[in-house]
Amino acid sequence: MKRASIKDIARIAGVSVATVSYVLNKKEGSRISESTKDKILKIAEEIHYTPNKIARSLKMSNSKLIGLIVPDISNDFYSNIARCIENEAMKLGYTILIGSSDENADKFGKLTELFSGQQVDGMIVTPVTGSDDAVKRLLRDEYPVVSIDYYLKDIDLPAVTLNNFEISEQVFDYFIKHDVEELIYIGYKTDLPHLLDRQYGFERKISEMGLTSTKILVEMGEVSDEVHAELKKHFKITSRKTALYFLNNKIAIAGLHYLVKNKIRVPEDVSVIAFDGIDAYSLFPTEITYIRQPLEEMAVQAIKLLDGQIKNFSDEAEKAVCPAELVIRKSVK
Amino acid sequence: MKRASIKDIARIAGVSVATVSYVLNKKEGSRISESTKDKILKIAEEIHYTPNKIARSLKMSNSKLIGLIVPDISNDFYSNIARCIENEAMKLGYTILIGSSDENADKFGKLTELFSGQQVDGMIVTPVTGSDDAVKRLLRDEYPVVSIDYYLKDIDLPAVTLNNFEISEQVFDYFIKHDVEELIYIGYKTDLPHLLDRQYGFERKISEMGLTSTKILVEMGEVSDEVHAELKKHFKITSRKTALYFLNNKIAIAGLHYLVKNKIRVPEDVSVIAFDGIDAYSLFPTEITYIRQPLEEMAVQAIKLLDGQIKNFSDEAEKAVCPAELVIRKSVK
DNA sequence: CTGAAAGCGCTTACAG
DNA sequence: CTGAAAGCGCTTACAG
Repeated sequence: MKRASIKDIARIAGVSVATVSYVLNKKEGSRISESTKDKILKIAEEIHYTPNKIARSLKMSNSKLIGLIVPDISNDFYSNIARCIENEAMKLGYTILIGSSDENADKFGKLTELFSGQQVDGMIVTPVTGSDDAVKRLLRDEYPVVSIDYYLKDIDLPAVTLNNFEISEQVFDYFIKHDVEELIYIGYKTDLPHLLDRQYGFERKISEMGLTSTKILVEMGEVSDEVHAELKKHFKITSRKTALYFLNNKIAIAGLHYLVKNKIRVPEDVSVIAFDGIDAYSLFPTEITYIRQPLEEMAVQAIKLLDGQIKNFSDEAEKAVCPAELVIRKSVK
Repeated sequence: MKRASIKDIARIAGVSVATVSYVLNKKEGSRISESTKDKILKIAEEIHYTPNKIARSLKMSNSKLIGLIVPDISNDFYSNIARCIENEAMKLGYTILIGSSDENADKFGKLTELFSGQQVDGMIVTPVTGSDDAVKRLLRDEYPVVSIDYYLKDIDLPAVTLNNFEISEQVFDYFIKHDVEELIYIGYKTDLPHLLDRQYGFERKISEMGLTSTKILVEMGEVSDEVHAELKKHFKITSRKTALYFLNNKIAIAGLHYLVKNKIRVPEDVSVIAFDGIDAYSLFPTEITYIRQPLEEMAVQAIKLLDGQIKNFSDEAEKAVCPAELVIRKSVK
């Protein structure tokens, strides 16, 4: 894999590398004669020249690379958001490096080091529990970072978040409007602020209204078995109107699987609202009422904030709060 | 974002950059005194030195970057395989660049140029229809490339594929064993060899046995509406035992959605086998019998072939055929 | 045991 | 209109 360089072109054309560089970069300022320009371009074409961006990066100290760290790229939600970020990044000439942290602070730290070693111009990250130190290191070196979806309680970072608290309140209000008498919230045992916001938005309303409610919290990871076991324990079909609220797509899939497996009818036997609109919901017998996250907008904002930081680093941590939307379908009676 | 360099360490330690480089790279050969070694390491730590891989890449002419081009990273199948590839790549010290081609030869070509410009050490690609020229360009420059899932009919490339033809034959045999009288195959209008293999494996058996069969072919892209319309046209519940075979996860989701929406029972009214085992299937009222692709194995093989090509480029296009597995559940009666 | 020097492939201010 | 030269941050063969 030997590739042509600017030097090869210069040699063949009988000009200096500087001239070649000017021509290839189409600089307006430097006036090169049309004839040499043509000659250079033709030779470049002939010997299949492609610029070495590594060399360019070294000289220019920018790589046009962006690191994206998500919990798990195989998760539908993150692969969808990755796709949106890819689209937006390409528009600005950036290429995406991807890494999955598995919610593990160690892996997260390794990934930030790997990416900063690769000289990415900036990173879009979902900072997991315990990742404060890794993020601080980045900030200390004035590394452009923006968090997305996740955010950190104790570190002020440019961030793209959802209106988690408010959307949970809306879900609650919607249930109440439908005279739900008992609520089961199914979420994670976690310290992650964005997930706690979803929980708190709900809980505050519950305590205000004095409603019966159960909170099921499972360990992050392979949630399926635990969700099934907990639902079996806490959910019975009764004459009281009961509703389930699933914290995210992973829990929703586990929960809906439990319902369909046990032939529990939605919304006849129980009402349901789930976070995230994923294709999978379409295979469930009832159209699920869900919370849509505006992925495209989140991606646009993340790239905008990051690009801003790359071009002009600032300590002021700008925030973009994107509004989720409750998409009404047929799973609440 | 000013970062410490080897030069800074050298200056502070009062040694040459060569010495610093030797220490940092822990070369056994060159014996540096313990005292300077310690000094250098301590300073590196203190000033938060991280090696600049861009500079290293330029000198070493390798980047430890691998480009991954898939049709769409937001598709469940590809995000799952991307995750497996990420895992395997990391083990060998590679980082992954990701791009989505949207089945578009132009985008595919742009991505290969982008990635080769970024000096990736090699690429794992799904070569779409019309991408022959782009792939040839890569090969001409002796660029390490391996195809995965997709493959090209007219270009001999190291490739990781599925036993597409054979697994379709197995599906057919399984249907026959269950006395299915009518078959509906739902696939794409496409030239993609790996998808045609799935189709042909099926068709050969059909012509051998002289069975009634319908072939529904939809345009690639947003398949949902077309799949629904075609199923409506070609599928009626009758006394004959009918079976559906879905070419991939996207078509399966559209098809299963149609069934659940129209309250068509599986397997009472119709039998079903779908390609790819995705989480979404668990929300369908019946456990779907599906074809499992061995993603981990495919990823392992792809990285192995690619790493081999990177270390020692060869024109012999090695192949790895990974066996799919028919996972029997309850959607065939 | 350690350093001076060349070079990877570019860009760009400066000189002519 | 064009070129010589410095330099980005590394590695490594060579010399001492």
